[in-house]
Amino acid sequence: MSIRYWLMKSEPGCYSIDDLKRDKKTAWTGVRNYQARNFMRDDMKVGDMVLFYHSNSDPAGVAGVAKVCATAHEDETAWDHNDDHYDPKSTPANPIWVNVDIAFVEKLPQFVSLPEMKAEPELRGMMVLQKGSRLSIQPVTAPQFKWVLRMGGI
DNA sequence: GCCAACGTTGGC
DNA sequence: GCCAACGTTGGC
Repeated sequence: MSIRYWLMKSEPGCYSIDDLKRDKKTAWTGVRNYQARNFMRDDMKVGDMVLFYHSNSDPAGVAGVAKVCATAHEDETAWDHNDDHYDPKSTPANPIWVNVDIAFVEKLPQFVSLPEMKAEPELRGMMVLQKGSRLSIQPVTAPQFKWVLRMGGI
């Protein structure tokens, strides 16, 4: 099975590409959406490549590249009462939420903004460009991934 | 800060 | 199982 490509959203005020660069890698905890969880649990494999997307920022867009460095495992923040993403439905005996780990690869020489991506005919159909696209983890095709990297100066 | 789009919850 | 109400996301 060849590697897959993904887009993962993060609010830079919460966790940015610079934070990932500093940390080298991070556990992608806190996802509380079943569709996004299922992508992590069922489809994401070590070596898969990730567009690191800054959402809710000015401008929003792709800031860097990461790769999956650990497959899905139990998201322990779900049963931490003090965590923002605490979910009483999930327990160690009956875990609901999982997370992958991702590692820093590089920061794009040029940030690729959402308006720039919308203007690219090659990227038409990309999930993040669709109206109302709120999913925080999205599949990306290989050509879309490569095109965004090219736009970002790689 | 506004608001449209979406997901989830809960009454029936 | 329907659907209204609500909370959240995220672009603008």
